[in-house]
Amino acid sequence: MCPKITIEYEQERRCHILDAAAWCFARKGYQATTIDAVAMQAGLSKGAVYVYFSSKEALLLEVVEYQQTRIAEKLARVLPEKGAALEKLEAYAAAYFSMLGEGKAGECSDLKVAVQLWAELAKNEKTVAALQRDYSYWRTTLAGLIREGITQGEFAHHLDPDMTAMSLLAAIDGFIWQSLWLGEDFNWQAAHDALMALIRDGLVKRR
Amino acid sequence: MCPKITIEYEQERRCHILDAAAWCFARKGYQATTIDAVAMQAGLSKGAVYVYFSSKEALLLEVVEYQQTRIAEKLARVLPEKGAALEKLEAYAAAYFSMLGEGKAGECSDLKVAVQLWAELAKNEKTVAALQRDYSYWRTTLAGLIREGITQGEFAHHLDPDMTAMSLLAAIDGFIWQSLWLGEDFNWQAAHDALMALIRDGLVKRR
Amino acid sequence: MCPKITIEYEQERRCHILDAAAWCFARKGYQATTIDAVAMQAGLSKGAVYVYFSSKEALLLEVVEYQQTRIAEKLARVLPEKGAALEKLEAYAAAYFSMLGEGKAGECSDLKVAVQLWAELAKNEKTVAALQRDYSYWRTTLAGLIREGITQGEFAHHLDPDMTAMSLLAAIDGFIWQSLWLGEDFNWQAAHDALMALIRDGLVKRR
Amino acid sequence: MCPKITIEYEQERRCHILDAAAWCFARKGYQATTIDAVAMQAGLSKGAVYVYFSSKEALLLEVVEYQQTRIAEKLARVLPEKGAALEKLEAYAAAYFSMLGEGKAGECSDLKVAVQLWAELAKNEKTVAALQRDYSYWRTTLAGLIREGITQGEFAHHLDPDMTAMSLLAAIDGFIWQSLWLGEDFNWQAAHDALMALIRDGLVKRR
DNA sequence: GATGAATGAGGTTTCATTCAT
DNA sequence: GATGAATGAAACCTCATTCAT
Repeated sequence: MCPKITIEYEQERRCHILDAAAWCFARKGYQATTIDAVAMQAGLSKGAVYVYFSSKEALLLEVVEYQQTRIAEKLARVLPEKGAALEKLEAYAAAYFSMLGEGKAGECSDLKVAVQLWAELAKNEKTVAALQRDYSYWRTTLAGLIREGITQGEFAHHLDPDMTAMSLLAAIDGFIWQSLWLGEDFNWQAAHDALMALIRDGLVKRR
Repeated sequence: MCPKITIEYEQERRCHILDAAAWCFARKGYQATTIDAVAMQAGLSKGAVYVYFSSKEALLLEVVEYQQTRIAEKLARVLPEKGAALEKLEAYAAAYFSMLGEGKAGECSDLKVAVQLWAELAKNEKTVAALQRDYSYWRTTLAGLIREGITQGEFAHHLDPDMTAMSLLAAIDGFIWQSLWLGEDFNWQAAHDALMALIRDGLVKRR
Repeated sequence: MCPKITIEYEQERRCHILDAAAWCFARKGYQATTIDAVAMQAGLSKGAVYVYFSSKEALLLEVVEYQQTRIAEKLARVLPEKGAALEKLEAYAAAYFSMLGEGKAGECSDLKVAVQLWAELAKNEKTVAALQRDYSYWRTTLAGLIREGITQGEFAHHLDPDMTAMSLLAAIDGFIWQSLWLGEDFNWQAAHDALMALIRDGLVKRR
Repeated sequence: MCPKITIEYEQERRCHILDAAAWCFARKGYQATTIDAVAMQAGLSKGAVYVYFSSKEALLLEVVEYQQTRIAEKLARVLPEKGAALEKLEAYAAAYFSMLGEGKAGECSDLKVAVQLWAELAKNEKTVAALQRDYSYWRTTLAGLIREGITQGEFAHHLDPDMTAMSLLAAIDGFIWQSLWLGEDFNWQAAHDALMALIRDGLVKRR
């Protein structure tokens, strides 16, 4: 009586399409990606996409969420550590930059996918909310680390933990854009080193 | 016998349309902006836009150039100074952040317009080249300042001037995005302060 | 699971649209025919036309090919004969003129459709090539017949078979135009008779 | 009180524009020719064309009339002769074919201009009327010649003078098309010779 | 008369979405 | 569930025509 497809099967299908969509969005952007292209990339027909997603916009929303979840999971695996705040921060940064640099120069890693969609997301209430939530999560996490460092006398007490965390996130986002424009000329390792050097000790020479 | 319009009038018209286009692009993005919308914003008919610009893409290219020129002009007026490298850098940053924060919270300043177009520009060879040139200019300028500071013993000699300059530019670009998403919640003054504090002395407490 | 349409069905659809397009082109010409008009004539929506033909020009190309094929098929059925060259030529001509005259006076037979498109085709490299091939085929066929007649002592030996063939084809094309302009006043039977009389014996009275 | 431009000047202006229009129409066809192109070819502004012609269609109509007049004038100068009907006919044909072949292979002589417009003209009541009148004139003229030849016992009496005239006109029109398609490969002299040979004695060998 | 900026209707083409099979 | 033919709303762009100068 019930040839109902299992939930696992459905989930698998959805993820399959989401991967295809992410791949397309990253390469062409949201607007220039056609449902046909997503279907073809997924090896399905146009109609099949609509079985799992009600509209192109819904697909975008889920792609964003899916990417955020995957990135958070990847990082979560790396970070839980003990020790000095600076060491934790460095571990975080190392993980993050390693993720960013992992694809080949021209390739589109998960994070780059996300960036390609920002302009689109900024126009949509729902996606802006999702981005705000995501940003809020990372800001809180980083700010917590910084606050911990200040409390322990490791970091300068004049720092504003929240805005400092925002500054770090901003720098990373900016690097992602730079990597998109400069292509092969962008050196993630150098970017990582320069940012960490700056963060650790600042510009001004210590006496 | 000769109602041939003056070149000044034509330039004025072009700028008028460019302003309208920038306004639309900033709000809706390039793809979602229709020529009709630009024309309406400029108080003209669709056809009139095509008298001055040969295509939608040509309009985009000129908007980008126009914005870059205006921003560069604004900054050029502020910066030529003498004194310590840090002071110069601070002057630059102050000018830049002031420009960024000047529009009302929800408004679209020139820079925000530019950011809205990044995703589009990243897909177009010509615009990528324009962006690279622009980036190159700012990187060179900032890196020069940093190098000067190092030479004069003011900045730490272990810094890589170029990549450090890139980090600063990245942070600013990242802030612009944050301001788009967070809207009124984003505080440019706080961002400015936090970034400068971070840059000056870094995270690690000085003994 | 598989509503994939059969190839036969697709061919039928294509022909259906080609017929509609030929009908429109014949009446209005290529330029003045809108895709909407073709779609309406075919009882479809504008979009459906683009499912089968990639552009208006592609549609034109296929219409021409389709018409040429149909005409050639019609004639091929009539002509293979034995006997005197003049008889063969007369059979050809009879078949051709009968085709030309078959539609009602105001109607557009296949050939008239083709003529309507000539001015358009003359501007397009690909279609010019197609026309040249078509012309070449008929010239070769007719010239062969004439050469045969000369060899057998039936036709005058001072004739240039190729150019004489071209003259006959020219006369027929010219008649097609005349029929378009003169409408009901044009009498295909009379045209046929006059041309054959002229061809057979020329103007000059035989002694 | 009267800076009114002389009628001569106006006529000159009109002809100047008509020449420019004919040139454009011949090269691009009516539909693909823009008023701008005509104006540019005439060295005037778009608006100036509208001073002398009320619309693009009016321009077309006058171009056709202008061409017809010029062709008729050219021929009228050549033909008034005395002598045998065949000689007169040959004189006519020689003049006509010489006109047709005069431009360089790729060039557009007056007649070719006209042909380019036929498809357009066939759709317009007024122009169809003009064409019918023109055709009627030539048919009458030629038919008169043929009738004269018959009466004088020079031409075969079984010929239908009117339809025979139509056949000759048709052949010439057909040659014009052939020359458009075949370009440099078309040989007007050979066409002339072949047609005259055919007309004179027909295909069938005389004993 | 002459100019050319401005208009806006209309054409081709794309593509998200629907639905019969 | 899956398919892809069909739809039709828009989008970009062209160009005949008008009209203030």
